[in-house]
Amino acid sequence: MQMSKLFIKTLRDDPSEAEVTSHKLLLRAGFIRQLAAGIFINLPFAKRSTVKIENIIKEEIEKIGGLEMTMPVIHPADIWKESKRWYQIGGEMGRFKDRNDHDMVLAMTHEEVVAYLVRKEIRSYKQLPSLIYHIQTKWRDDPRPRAGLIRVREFVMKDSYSLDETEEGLDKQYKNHYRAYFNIAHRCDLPVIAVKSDAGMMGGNIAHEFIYLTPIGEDTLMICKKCGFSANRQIAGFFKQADEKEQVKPVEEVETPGVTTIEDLAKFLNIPESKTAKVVFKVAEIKEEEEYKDRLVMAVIRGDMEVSDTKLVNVLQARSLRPAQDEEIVEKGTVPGYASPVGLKDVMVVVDDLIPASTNLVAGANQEGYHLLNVNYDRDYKADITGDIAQARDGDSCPQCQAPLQGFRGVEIGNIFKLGTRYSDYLGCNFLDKNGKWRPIVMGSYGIGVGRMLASIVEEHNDKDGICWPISVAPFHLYLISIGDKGKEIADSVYEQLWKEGIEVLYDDRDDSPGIKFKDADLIGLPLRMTIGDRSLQKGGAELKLRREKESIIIPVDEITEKVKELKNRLEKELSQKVAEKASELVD
RNA sequence: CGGGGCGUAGCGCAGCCUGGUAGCGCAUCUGGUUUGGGACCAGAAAGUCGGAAGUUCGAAUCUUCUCGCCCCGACCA
Repeated sequence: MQMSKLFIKTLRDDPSEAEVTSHKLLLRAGFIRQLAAGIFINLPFAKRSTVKIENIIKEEIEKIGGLEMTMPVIHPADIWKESKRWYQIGGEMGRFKDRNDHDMVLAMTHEEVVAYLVRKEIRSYKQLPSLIYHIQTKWRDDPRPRAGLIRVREFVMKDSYSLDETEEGLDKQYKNHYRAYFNIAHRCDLPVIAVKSDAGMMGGNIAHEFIYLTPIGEDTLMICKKCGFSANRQIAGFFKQADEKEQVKPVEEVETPGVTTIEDLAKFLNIPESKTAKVVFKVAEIKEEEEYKDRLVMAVIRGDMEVSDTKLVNVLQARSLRPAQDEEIVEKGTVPGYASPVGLKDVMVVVDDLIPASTNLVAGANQEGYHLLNVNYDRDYKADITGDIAQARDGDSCPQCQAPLQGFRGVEIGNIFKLGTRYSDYLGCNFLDKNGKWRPIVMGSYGIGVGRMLASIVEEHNDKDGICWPISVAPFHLYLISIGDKGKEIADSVYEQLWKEGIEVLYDDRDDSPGIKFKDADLIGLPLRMTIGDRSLQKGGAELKLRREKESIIIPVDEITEKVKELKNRLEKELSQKVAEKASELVD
C-alpha cells in the first residue's frame, strides 16, 4: 500500500472526542472513524490488523478442534423467546419487526442459534463432542459506550460453543479454551490474566474472564499478590473477620436526631462503623410462581461494608435490581435513614453472612430520629436469605490466604462460560446416550472481543510518538520512506521487491517533507522502518530501524531484502519464544 | 436512568459574559522556493455558528425546547 493512495489522512491533533490513549492514537493514525456512539468504521489499517488478530484466534481455536462457520446477525425472536432471554434482557437487545410483523432480534450472541441448530442435527452421542465457532458482528445497545473501541455497541466477536455428553467433556473443552485464550493474547503480545467471574446474562455455573490490566478498564478485579487469588470485584469473596462476640445485651432505644448516615451514626454514638448494621433498599424482580414480580428487598450489611449488587442479584436469583425510591420504603412502614429489619413485616430481608456472627449492633428504629442499640440477629429479627452480599474492597483479606487484596482496573477481552444444560433444557437439545436414554447436551460458550483486543494492544504498546505494533498484528511489517528523487527511484523498486518476498510494506511515496513522513511512521507504528534518501545513500545504502529502538543501521541496497527478512524473523522469533515461555508457565 | 461538559470551516480552538461586518492555527487548492523529524513565500477557496421556536430593529451571543457527542456514576462483554 502506498501512502499517496491512502484515502484518509492522519491527524495532527487529538480529536476532542477521544480521551483514552488507544482511542486517540487509532483515530490520529487513521485506523478508525466513529459513525455514532459506540459504532465505528474500520479503515484499511484497522482492517488489516483485525484480520491478523482473527487469524491468530482461528489458528488457536482450530488447534483445539474448533470448526469455523457463520451464523446470522438477524434472528427470529422465537428462539430468544424459547430461551426466555427475550423477556429477561431489557434495552440492551436490539429488536425490530420485519415486513410481516414478525419480531426480530439483532444478535447479541449466538447460544440460541447454536441450540436451534444442535437440536435439529444432533441425535446421538456418536456426534459428540463437538466444537463450533464463528467470528461475527454483535449488537448490544450498551447504555454507555466509552473509550473508543474498548466499549462499543456494535462489535465483532469470536464465539465458540462446545457440545458434550458429560460435565467431564465440558471440563476438558473449558480447559482447552483456557489455554488457547492465553496463547491468543500472548501471540498478540497482550498480557492478560484469568479471573473468576459472574456468569451474568449468559446464565451458567463457572466462568472466567480474561482481563488486560489497565487503569482505563471498566472492570475492577480483586487480586491477591501473595497466593494469586483473583476475581472480578462483582463476585469476589473475601475473608470477613467478625468482631469479638460480646455478651448479648437488651435492646435499647436511643434518640439520634438528624443522624441518617452510618458515618454520622458512628460519630454521634462514638462507636466504630463496624458496630452498626446498615440497611440498603433495592427493588428486585424476583420469580414467584412462574412470574417476575417487583419486590422490595432490604439488604442488611455491617456498617463498614458496601452491598455488591451483583452478589445480591445472585442470592436473590433476581432478574434485575434497582435502588428503591423513598416512597417505596415509607410504604412499608419505615423511614429512610432509620430503617432496620427489627419489627418490620412484608419486606424481603437479605442479610450478609457476617451479620449473624456479630453482636450488639446499632440499627435503625424504623422511626424518625431514633436508633436501636444492641440489636442481635436471630433474637431480634430473622432473614429470608443469608449470604455473602458484601463488596470486596482494597485492603480486604484474601479468602484463600487472608493477605490484603488489591483492586485493579482491567478490560475484559474474553470470557469462557460453562453453560451446562441451561440452553439445552430450554431449547430441547437432547441426544441418545449409549444406553438409549435421552440426555441434555452439556454446553460451553467462549467469547473474545476482536475490537477490544485491537484497542488493548494499542493501549499496551505505544509511546509519546504513537503506536508500537507487535509484529504479529501490525497492519504492515515495514514503513518505507523515500526522500528526494534519487531515494524515490530506489525505494520504488525496493517496494516491489519486498512485497514479492513476503514483506508487507507501507510505502510513504508522498511528495512531502521528510518530517511529515517520520512523524507518520512513528504514529502508525509499524515495527520496522526503512529510509532511503541522499543521506542514507551517502552512508552506504538504506537506513533500517526498529520502531521500539532509537538506533538504526545502514544496509547496502543489494542486501535490503535479506536484512529485512532477517530482522522480521528475529522479531517473530522473539515473540513466539515469549508465547512458549508463558504457555509452559500455565497450570490449570 | 442520575450528575457534569461540549457542539462555530476537514481537525484543534477563540468569539458568547456585555446582541450589531464570523475569526485564528493546522489541513486543502494554485504558483514558486524547499527536502532527514509535522518547511517557506505569495495568492485562493471553504462555515444554514448542531436543529427548531421565541425575545429583539438586529441573535453564534439572551430564553425555551430538541438532537448529537464526551466524561463520571448506575449497568454491562
